[in-house]
Amino acid sequence: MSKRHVSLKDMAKELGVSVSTVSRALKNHPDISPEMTARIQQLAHERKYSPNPLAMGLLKQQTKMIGVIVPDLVTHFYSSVISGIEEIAKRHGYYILISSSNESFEKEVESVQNLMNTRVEGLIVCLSQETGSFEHFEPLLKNEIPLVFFDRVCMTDKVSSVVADNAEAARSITCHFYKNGCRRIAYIAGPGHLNISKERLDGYRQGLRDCGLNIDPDLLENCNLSTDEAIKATARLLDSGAKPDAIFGINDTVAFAAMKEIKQRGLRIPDDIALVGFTDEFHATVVDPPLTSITHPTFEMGQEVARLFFRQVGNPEAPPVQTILKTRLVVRESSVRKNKI
Amino acid sequence: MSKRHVSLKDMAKELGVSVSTVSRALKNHPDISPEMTARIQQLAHERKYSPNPLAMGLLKQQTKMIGVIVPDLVTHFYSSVISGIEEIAKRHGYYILISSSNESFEKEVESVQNLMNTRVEGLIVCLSQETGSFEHFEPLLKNEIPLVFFDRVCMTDKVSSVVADNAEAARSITCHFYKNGCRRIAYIAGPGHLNISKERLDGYRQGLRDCGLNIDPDLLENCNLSTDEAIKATARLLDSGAKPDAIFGINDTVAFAAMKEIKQRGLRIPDDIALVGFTDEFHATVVDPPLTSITHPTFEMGQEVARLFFRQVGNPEAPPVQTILKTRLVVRESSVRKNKI
DNA sequence: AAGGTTTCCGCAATGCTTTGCGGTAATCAA
DNA sequence: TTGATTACCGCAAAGCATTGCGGAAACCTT
Repeated sequence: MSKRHVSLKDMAKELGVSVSTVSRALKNHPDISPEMTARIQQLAHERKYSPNPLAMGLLKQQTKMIGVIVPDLVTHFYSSVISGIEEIAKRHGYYILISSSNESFEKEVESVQNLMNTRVEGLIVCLSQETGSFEHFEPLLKNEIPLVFFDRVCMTDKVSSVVADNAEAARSITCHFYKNGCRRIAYIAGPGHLNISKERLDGYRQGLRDCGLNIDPDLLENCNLSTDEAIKATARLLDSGAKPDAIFGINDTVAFAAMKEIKQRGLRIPDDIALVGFTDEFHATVVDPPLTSITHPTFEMGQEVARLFFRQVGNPEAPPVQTILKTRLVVRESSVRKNKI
Repeated sequence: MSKRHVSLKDMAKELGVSVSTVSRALKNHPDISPEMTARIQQLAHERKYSPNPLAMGLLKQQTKMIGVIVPDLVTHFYSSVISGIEEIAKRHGYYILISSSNESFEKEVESVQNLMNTRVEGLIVCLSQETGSFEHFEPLLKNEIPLVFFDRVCMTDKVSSVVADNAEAARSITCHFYKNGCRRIAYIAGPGHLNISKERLDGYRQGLRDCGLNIDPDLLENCNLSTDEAIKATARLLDSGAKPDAIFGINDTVAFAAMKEIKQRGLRIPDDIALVGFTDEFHATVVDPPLTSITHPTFEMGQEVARLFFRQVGNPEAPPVQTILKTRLVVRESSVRKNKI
């Protein structure tokens, strides 16, 4: 195993000077003669010297690494957010260590621990679907280690976060349904302890009130966010006597699942059941019919959460803030009826 | 900024013993008395001691980090492969540092350099679309730094890699078209220097020969792999006098784009133009009509490339190998004609 | 009681970089 | 010629963990 990188020591020996001289020359320290500086820089360039980050990390007590925990990697939403984080991180000379919780609370806790042991400087987290308690973040708070959340958040009084305007978006969806003649608007929600689920539920209800519709518990279904569960939830909704004429899925995965089940039963979209999703996955445009959905500025969400992270790095005592990102309802065919009532 | 982690020194001071004693006690070294060992382990447990990876890295000259370079993060194919890599890496106690080239050669070169400077132990790479020269990998080869490629590969005589059975898959697609009555089978290829493009082209031609069709250059189009370019390529194909009755897109992105353009012109799929893609993105099932495509075992590809990586870590002199992963043609509506000729 | 064994534990170097402080040589002024 | 600057450069410590080797104390043996 040959030596992969030159060290200051290597170059010092080669030039017959001390390590400190080499170090100083590389930063143009005035104590070093111009000739010596030139020689050293020349050699460093030839040898492609680059300081060992391990040594620097040890010395400066900073690793220039951010831990990122997401429920999964393959969902477009998360990978897109990660892209945004990466972009800002790179700009700051930071790298990110990604860990996926696979929507499991246990794995999330484990990831927090592992990443901290790896000496990342802080964490950017999107909670797993199962996460209902938050003690695993306490050590970070106590030690003022930078921590920020996005999308699925918690402890917003203590931790900065970035979220979408979930309530307003959900409200606008409900009203959109109403304008298209729907009167029995159902909502397939996610796990109750998730802020996104609660906020969208609130918005859904507010929308019903705004439109003068009353809130019918029969039109509310729950599921975890898997396709299978979402199909079952849709089936329950269609089998019950609730007779929905519109379904709002908490996210596009749920909406796609609902679409499958609705088609399965020979019902037409949007004429029998209008359908709207949330998050605007790319394939919303290619399904049949194209899915009306809420567009999330995912990349920007990543950028923003990274910015909040670095704000925290710069000032660990900074009070927590919450950025709420505006979303947009993108109307496609799945929710637009030709014959409005 | 409070101290985030206990060091051996901290604990040594607290117990009034030397650092080496603490270190040894933690590994149950026989030189340390059982009582002392117990006390030290107890304290370490309370304080949640975990060795500083920076120090270990310096000492052992290994960082337990793998650099991963992909064309982008948001495509399902790549994030899925990354999931597979992550799984195996975690099992080995390694972390991965992800860098996306954004399909840019320049960024790829930069990523290689940056990651190496970060002292990752090696690289797992999928070439960018633009990458046609490979000098940026030479230093790795020279220093026997572990390097493996997946999907878009190069220098297969020197570097281990994992690829799909591109030629065979493309051949089977062509034959599938033929069996469904298509006789004017077009192929929209990608950049010519990419192995996947070449191999699939070879397979396509072989398929034509196998079916007794002749090779018509008018039925071959090129594009970079963007949606826009793919739409233009499709348009050229349809505008030219080539009169294709089937289109094979080099990947699903291209196939989706083609679908858009075909529908745009009021042509029917599959009856006017049959369509097949490659890679089986999730949304192949939700488009209209559902897209026949080649299923890539993406997660397995990630696992396998990681395995090859660790093989290289264990034995830097190991001769290069190439794993060819079997794919499967998943037939859906976009290619099945009711009235076969 | 003196020499020999065990049993336990600490020193110091290694891996790499930075930086305060001390030191040497050369140059200049008186 | 001597004392004083200046200009350059090296020592060593700190950040953390590991480990070969040397050392001290306690026990036993004769």
